[in-house]
Amino acid sequence: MRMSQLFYYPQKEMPKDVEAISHMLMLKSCMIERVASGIYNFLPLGFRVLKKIEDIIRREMLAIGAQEVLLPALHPSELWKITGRWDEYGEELFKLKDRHDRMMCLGPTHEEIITALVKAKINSYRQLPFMLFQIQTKFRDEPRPRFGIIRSREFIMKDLYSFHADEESLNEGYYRVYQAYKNIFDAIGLDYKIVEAESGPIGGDVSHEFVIIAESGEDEIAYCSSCTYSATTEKAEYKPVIVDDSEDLLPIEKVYTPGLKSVEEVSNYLNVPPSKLIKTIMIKADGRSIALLVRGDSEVNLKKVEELLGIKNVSLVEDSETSAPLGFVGPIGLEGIEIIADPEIKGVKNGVVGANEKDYHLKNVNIGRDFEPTRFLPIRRAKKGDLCPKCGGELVISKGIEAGHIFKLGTKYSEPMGAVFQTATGQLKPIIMGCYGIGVSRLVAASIEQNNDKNGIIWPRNIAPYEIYILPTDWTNETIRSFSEDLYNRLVQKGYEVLLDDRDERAGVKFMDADLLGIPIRITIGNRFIRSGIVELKNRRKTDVWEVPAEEIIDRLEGVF
RNA sequence: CGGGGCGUAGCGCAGUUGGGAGCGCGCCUGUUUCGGGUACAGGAGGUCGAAGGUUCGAGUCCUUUCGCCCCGACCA
Repeated sequence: MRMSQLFYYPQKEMPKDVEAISHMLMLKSCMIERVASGIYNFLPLGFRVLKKIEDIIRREMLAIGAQEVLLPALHPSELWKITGRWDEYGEELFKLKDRHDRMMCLGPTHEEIITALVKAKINSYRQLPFMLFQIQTKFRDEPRPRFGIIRSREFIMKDLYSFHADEESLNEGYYRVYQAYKNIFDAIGLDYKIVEAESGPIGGDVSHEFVIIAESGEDEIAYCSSCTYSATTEKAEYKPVIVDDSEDLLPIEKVYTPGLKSVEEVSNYLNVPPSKLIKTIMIKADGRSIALLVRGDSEVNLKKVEELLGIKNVSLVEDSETSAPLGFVGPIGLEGIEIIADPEIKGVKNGVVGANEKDYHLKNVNIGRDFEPTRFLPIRRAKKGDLCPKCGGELVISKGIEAGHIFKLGTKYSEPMGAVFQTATGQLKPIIMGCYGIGVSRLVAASIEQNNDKNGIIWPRNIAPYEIYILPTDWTNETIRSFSEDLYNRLVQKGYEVLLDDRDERAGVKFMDADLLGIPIRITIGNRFIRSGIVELKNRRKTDVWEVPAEEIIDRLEGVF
């Protein structure tokens, strides 16, 4: 491709509200353009990257025996009503009417459509198992689109669905996809973690997220610095560490703390470290109230509470429903209420708690002497420096972008939709399903998040829009120009993807653009070539420059990638 | 959904007490420069988000509305 022909209009100035590096670089380098909130045009450079990522994904999907299909983006409401998700999915579902006033929606995911398809065609265990996938546009009316194409309302997703006669087959299929996903993320060259995750609105039992480590991520994950343990912070476990303050127990004291509710406020006012405060959080679950106690420097993890207590629909208690105003609730004098405490509070001596009275806290409170929790359970959110539950190593907390998510759905969709098959013994059973997604467009941005410097993008070769950037410093010079043209033709002939900067621009402009675009290899043809037939070879990722006799360039190329 | 902010040229922005629509980038023309976003000169380009109102007069004040962005939406 010749730069003079490329649809490429780099921008110097960026809106100040562009936050993610990837978003900024994609706009700057003319890869995408915003159409409306959370809606983007993919321009030639961005689209080439997208296609390369698609190709990698497609190759791996085909390799595990999945077959590619294309399902509609426009769905009739009926299917969504059968599974109940017409209402459950909520405002994120784009709903519309056709000319006959029939309700439709734009597909945010395709379980309903694919299950209906499978129901129509599959009757026997002999037809199982199999896998179908598609790469297609999804629509989700996100409450807050953000970070360019990282969280947009219309995006490209690869979704794969697997269909099985029994659990064993599902497990086998799940494992195969898991491996294929590893291949994909490796091929794209990403730093990622695989974590056990919540299954969310898609549902099902087991699920793993493929999370790309990046500052602009919206997920928080915890992983061990010495073993392979990793999980979302909601799921992450930790070894509680009981640090005994080993102080003499002091008599309890009521202190006036007007309007001071937060740990920070109380801790500053009383000049006591947050770790000496015991937070009391009131929750409701299945109609009963429960008090949760954690150290002031920790946060309660409600998902953990649900899991450990085996209850659902846990919610925080509203101000009006408690005996004491929120912010002043404490464990002492809570009659008839179950108290669940994190084991780490056992070590707190002479702690501070709410007094169950507006504007008062209690000092020098001691567990065992002044109150006794009903049970001790590790109910707080994992945090930096926690000990790994598997090996005792230190946990690291990182932000990340969810780029892949795989689920064992079981019969969540096949059962309500009646997608059944006949077993060898003649029984009818719902088909067991798995579903597996990758945010394809999101991966473009995620890769940039991990591969950039102050001058621009640094593409891994596998997904770079072009592999080689030929930079003639002076296009009006006949010697430089004819050599560049010739080199360009030879490289293209050999199958390389090449950008030839044939613009009549100053060298500086071309160097800036070459760096911004992040093409892996740059070949500079300038004064050195005119004087002594030397051209420069440079890898975008490295600072070294190889000076190579012009006739050797092609042979030397592969060594520089 | 709650809170805050912003809509003025393709992009980024300024516009004071109500009276002339401006600056930078980009774009066009010319000269100049030529290995890290050259310099200079000239030029094209805007129903000031929209509707209504106040006023002799509105980018500016009032009302309504649309769009966009940020923060929060579990930790007392």
